Amino acid sequence: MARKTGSHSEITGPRVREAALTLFARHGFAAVSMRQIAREVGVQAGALYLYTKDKQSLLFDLMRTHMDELLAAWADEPKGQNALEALEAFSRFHIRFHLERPDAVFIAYMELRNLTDENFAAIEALRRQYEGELESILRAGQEAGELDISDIRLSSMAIIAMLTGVNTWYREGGRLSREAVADRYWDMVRGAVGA
Amino acid sequence: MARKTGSHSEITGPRVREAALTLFARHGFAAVSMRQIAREVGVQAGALYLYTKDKQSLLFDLMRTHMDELLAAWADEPKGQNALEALEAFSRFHIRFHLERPDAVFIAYMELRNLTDENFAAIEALRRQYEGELESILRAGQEAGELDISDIRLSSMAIIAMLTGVNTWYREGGRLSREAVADRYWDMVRGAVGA
DNA sequence: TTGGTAACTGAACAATCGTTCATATCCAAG
DNA sequence: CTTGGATATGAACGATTGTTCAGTTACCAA
Repeated sequence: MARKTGSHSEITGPRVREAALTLFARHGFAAVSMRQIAREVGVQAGALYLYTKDKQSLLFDLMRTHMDELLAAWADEPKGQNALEALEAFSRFHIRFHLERPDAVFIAYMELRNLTDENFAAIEALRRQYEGELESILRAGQEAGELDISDIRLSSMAIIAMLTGVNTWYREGGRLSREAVADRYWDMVRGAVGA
Repeated sequence: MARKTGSHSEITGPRVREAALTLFARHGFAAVSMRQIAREVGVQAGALYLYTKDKQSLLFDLMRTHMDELLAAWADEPKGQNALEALEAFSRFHIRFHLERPDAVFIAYMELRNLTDENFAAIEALRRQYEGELESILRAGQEAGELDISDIRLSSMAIIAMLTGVNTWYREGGRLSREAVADRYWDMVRGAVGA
């Protein structure tokens, strides 16, 4: 047996990435076999290689796509009139974007060590670029006297860690809505930068 | 051939755990084989089973030991005279303790999904206990009017995520000493709780 | 109706996995 | 000097791993 009905290439490709995303997030890259992914898609393991060069490329594609989308989405986001408004925009954007794709976020943070050196460098560069966006806001706010920050790099890392941490405990349908969570985190971020 | 010289049990046991700790942190639990651990220790794979029931128990032991040490160390820590001082003590303690054992921290956060359900529940309970320590401080501070917090659980998670984040970027011999880092993070924590 | 090709199967490859076990060696105690 | 337990080897187990590939099918265009 082979192809059952119709042209499947444009359907199977995305389904492979979806299955890999879910399974990698749930069990970890190293613990998931190509056969498990294939079973999830409803296909034999060999067919996966029509859509990815190898397992490593599958992981890298997921991570690079995630980072590209992150940077593109932030670029499209309205930044407000000053540094404080930009920081609020960043905080709310970060929480919203990350809560919308918990699996991709999980993978992007947990599977860095399973990338080859070359692929790791590429993802790391994108991450630094995103961190740079926040650093720019903090620097502008400091120069304008809007914020009180003793170390920009350090504050940037602290804020990102705090905001990303939402993903570890937030559950849909829980006690607080996403907006309520974002409100409270923005309060804390503002306090942390002395504004 | 078997044992070369002397009694090794009290030496090999810890060495197995050390090797597992390092390798699990570097490559991930699922990506490390028992043979790799054995090679690091300088022993054949079969000998590992004199010191651990199986691979899963090895992981669980590392994580439970880490959590036990964390809780014991915090219990021994001076807490100050009021909630604000206790929060400062907690912040500085958390950074110090975590920076001293980056491998164990990494494993405790990354390998939860590789635990059996039973083992996961045990580790999770210890983690909740630690989070409860911080929540108690925040609640006391709120009741005493020392702190301005809108949601204790949420603030607790935010603070812990922020503090633990230090481990992702701090490098020994870098721009800032541990004390300088702790000073700045304490400033941010204090701002985040409105004090 | 035919031919070509995209999509897929199913078997096969060598390598590696966690774990067990019979065997060997060493040390301390009787 | 003998014995027994602790410590380790090294081979073996079946299962599974990522990946390749020759063959098979289903569809579309001519």
